[in-house]
Formats: sequence, C-alpha cells, structure tokens
Amino acid sequence: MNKKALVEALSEMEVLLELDGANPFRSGAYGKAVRALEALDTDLEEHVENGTLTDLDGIGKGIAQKIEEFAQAGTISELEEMRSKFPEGLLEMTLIPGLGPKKARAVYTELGVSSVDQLRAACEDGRIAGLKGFGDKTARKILDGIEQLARFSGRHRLDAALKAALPILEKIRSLKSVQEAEIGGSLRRRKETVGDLDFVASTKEPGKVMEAFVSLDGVTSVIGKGETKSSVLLGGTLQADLRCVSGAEYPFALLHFTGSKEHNTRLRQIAREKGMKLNEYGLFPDGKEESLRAKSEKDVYKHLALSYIPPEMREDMGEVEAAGEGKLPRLLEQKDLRGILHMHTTYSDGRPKLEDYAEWAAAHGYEWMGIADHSQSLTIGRGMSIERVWEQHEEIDAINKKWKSKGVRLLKGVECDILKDGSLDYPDEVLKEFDFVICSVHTYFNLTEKEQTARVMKALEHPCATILGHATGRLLLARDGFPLDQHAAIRHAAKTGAAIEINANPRRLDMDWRLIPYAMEQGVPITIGPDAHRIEGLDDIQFGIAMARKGWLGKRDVLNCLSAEKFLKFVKEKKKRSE
DNA sequence: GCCGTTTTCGGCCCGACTGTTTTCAGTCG
Repeated sequence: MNKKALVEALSEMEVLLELDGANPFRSGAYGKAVRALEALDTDLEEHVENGTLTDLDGIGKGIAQKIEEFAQAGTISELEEMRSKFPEGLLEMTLIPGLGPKKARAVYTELGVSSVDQLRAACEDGRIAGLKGFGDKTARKILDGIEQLARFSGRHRLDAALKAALPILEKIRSLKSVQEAEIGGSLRRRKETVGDLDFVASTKEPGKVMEAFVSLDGVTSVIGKGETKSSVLLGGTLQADLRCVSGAEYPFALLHFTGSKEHNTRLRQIAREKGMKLNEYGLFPDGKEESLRAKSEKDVYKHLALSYIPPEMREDMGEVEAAGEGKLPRLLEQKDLRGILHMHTTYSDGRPKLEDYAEWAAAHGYEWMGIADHSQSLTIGRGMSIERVWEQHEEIDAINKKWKSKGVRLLKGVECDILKDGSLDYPDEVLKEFDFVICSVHTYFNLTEKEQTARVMKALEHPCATILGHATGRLLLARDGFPLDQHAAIRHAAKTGAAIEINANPRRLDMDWRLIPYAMEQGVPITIGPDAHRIEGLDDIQFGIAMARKGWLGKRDVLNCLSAEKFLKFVKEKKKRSE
C-alpha cells in the first residue's frame, strides 16, 4: 500500500468534512490520524494485516476501517461521496492563506465560485466584498493570498531559513528594549523544511519592538501588526512572526512558540491532568491567577514532572512519555564526532584538494576524514577511473605520512554507484582496496519500488558495501526520492551489517529522520556525511547532527563518534558478515 | 471520529489578530 496516497486521501477527508461543516472534532480526528501515520516508525502494512491499526494513538475503529478499505480497494467510498459534493477547485481554494473552509464554502454556495480563477474574478468585480461577513479588505486579502500561493510552495529549506533568521535574531537582540530573544517554531526544532520564521522576545516595551520589527530591512509587506504580535513578509516570500512577552512569561512563550503544535497539546493535556492550565503566559494551578515561576523551559518541564526535552525532539513522537519516565536519551552533540565521512575532491566533482580536508580537520579538531569521490560510471560527477583510484590512494598515503604527527588521518573511501542491477561500480579487487564504501543510487530513478528495493538490497549484500548513501535520492522541495521500501532496506542493512547514512547536505537530509527510530530498533548504525563538494560544505554537518537528534540518536549510535581504528573494525566486521 | 479507574457519554488545548460586526466568527499557529 502507498502510505503517501493514503495520507493524502485522509487529509482530503479532513478538508472535505470541514467544508461540509461537520463537527470539527470529527474532521480533526482525520488530521490526527494523518499525523499518527506520518509519525509511524513501523511497517504500516503489518498493522493492516494483523488488524492492529487501532493500537495506534489517534486511529480508532472508524478510520481503521477506512484504511483497510483503502488497502483493499485503493480508495475510500465515503471520500468518493464527499468529493461528489464539492467541486475539486474548492479544495485548492482552502490552500489560500486567509481563506479557510467556512469562507470557501460561503463563496461556493452564495456565488457558485468553484475554482481559484473564478474566485479571483469574483474578488476583482466586487461580488466577494458584497457577501455577508465579507468586505473590501477580505477581497484584497484573498487576492494577495492567491498571488502568494501561485508564487511559492510556502516552504523553505532549513539552511535558507536559518540564514535568513540569524541576522534578524541579532537585530532583535540588539534592541535596547529587548531582554531575551530566540528563534522558535519549526526552525528551532530543525525541521528539514520550514513554513515561516518565528521569533519570541521578552520586553517591557512591546510596542517599540513591534515597530522595529515591521521596519526591518528586507520586509516587503506587513501582514499584521498588533500590540504583542506581528507578521511580516521578507523578500516577498518568507513570512516571519514575532511575539513579545514579559520576562516572567518568556520561558512559557518560548516553549509555546517552539511547538510542535502536537507537542504543546500533549503538554497541556498533562497540565490539565495535574489540575493546571498551560498557555504561552504561564502555568496556572486551577483557580489561581498567578503562574508558577520558571526561569527557563527546563523549569516548565519540571513543573509537569518531565525531564527537559530538547527542541529537536518536540514532535510528539513519544518524547513526552519518555520524559515522564526519565527515559530520554542523551542526544548527539557536535563535540562527540571524531571523524567525518563523505566528501568529494578534485579527483571527482569536488573543489577542494585532498590535503585541504586534512587541514580543515586539524583546524576543527577531527581525527579522521573519510574521502568519498564518485566511482567510474558516474561521468556527470567525473567519477574516478581505476587508475585515478590508485593515484588517489598514493596521494592519501603521502598526506597521511605528513599529517600523522598532527593526529589527522584521511581514509580511502568512495561513493560507489549502485548500478541498475544492484551490482557495484568497480570490480571486487578494486573495491577491497578501499577503507570503506558508501553505496549510492544516482541513476535509473524510474524503476518500480520493487525493483529499486531489490537493487539496493543486492548492493548491501556485497561484502565491501559499508554504508547506504542518501537512501532515496530526494532533493527537498525539488524532487521526490525514487520509490524504495525503506523499512525493507533498513531490515536488510541490519541483516548484512551495513550502516545507513544521514546525508547532511541540506538539499537532501536523506534518509529521513522519521525512519531513524526504526533503524535503531533494527540495530542499524548511522553515519553522518556532509557530501561536501567545497570546504564550506563541511559545515553542513550541523544539519546532519540536527537530523540525528530529531531521530533520538546518541553518541553510541553514530559511527562518526568512533576512532578511525574502530570505524575500520566496523568495516571489517561487515565484510565478514556478508561473505 | 477518538478516547477512557473521573469510561460507553461527553468531553476534546489555547489565544492573538482581523474584519466584520455591535459582540463575534473565522483563520492561524
């Protein structure tokens, strides 16, 4: 069964029910089920076969039945029925910022408007402004929303968002009236893509801060400006929100605006169970108007009898329960890493010379660098011929001699293409000369899921295959990955003793962090690779670490934290296991 | 539609801002 299609179908149910004016808790239940499915780190099909769907939190009898129907028939009869009630264009209309299901339904029933184009016309000729509950400003807002929808998908890559946010944070912090300020939202949680930028600040003069915020450089329009909250558009495409609170409220506000929404909901439920109310201003015991005090987020969690949950984990994927039982892992930190692997040099399509990486490692306190240039068949990446491999190995030996006293070592790796039939891109006698082999798919993306899965699994069976590189080949916001049964690939990695890479390049961040818990459960170790083609690309390791943290990884789970000798020992053991 | 030793009904997290109202609904996060 196609999980993505199922998620889309259930999401559509949610919107259609909203349009239909159904009980909001009923439509919301579909949203909750969708999140449960997205967070699912086990095999969906197993749940369907074993009839254990209702074990999942948020999936009850009704939705389980619909999932089973979808698995059988490929569609859901009630969905088909609902679809016939509303024209297709209405769904698209609800994507327009500022236009929700209620207004969409009103323009449809009152004016017969059933597409974005018709809606634009109705805004322009004044019909919208004439509707009850609508006005000139609403019509204009809808037009703006339509334009915004057409111009960009609404999401931004983590690296771009961070780059835009940091200078703004600096400016907010530099304001005299601001005491503390921080980035919140999905950016603080280090999601691989973010919708907008959120900032939280503590101040005694929110008006001044609001004024300064809406007049920042780069602000192209002001979406809203209130006494304590403002939203602006940066460069016409990126929305930024700032919320101001008092110093005492700040920890609660930071927690609230970091989210996720689902995490907050869980925290509020816990607060209620303890006879308290949690909101962005404080934590209030029932009947009292004064909040419990907190100096930091840590104190808020403490009041709820939870250990501190780092922002990256706040996705309601079991972290609240684990924090309640004191079972949160100690998350990976940059200082835990001893080596970095997966970088390209002038031997293939990278800009740095081999020795540049040795220098960088010495300057940044790393013990080893796993060089991994492209293999011979990837001509577009200037892959290495066998002769070039020998040349590179000689040069690495020479560099290692020179750098030994500085405690830096280059490892002779390769990013070896997985060919169409699942075989590797060099003969065995060449492969065995590498210290490690990252296997990656760069070609034939259009095979079926079954074929791709078999292809990747076969590659992992090769004794010399150490690591599966960027598992799906996805490019965030640009290209979907090729179809791959990642659960099966993970199980096969476990069986063959292979590791799986978190490709830290912010365009990829592949394998997806949501699959990491499953890899851990199966006992598959993880490597973090920047896939660097320039020296600056090595800084991308931070994004890989962030994904590792989102996947609850600690020092023990990540091969980068081993010494070079221990890492090579891992490679050897893998060879033995697959032979 | 989901959920449950306050359980099979009656709840379901909470608040800011906007635009339209004349006290509030809709949208968003």
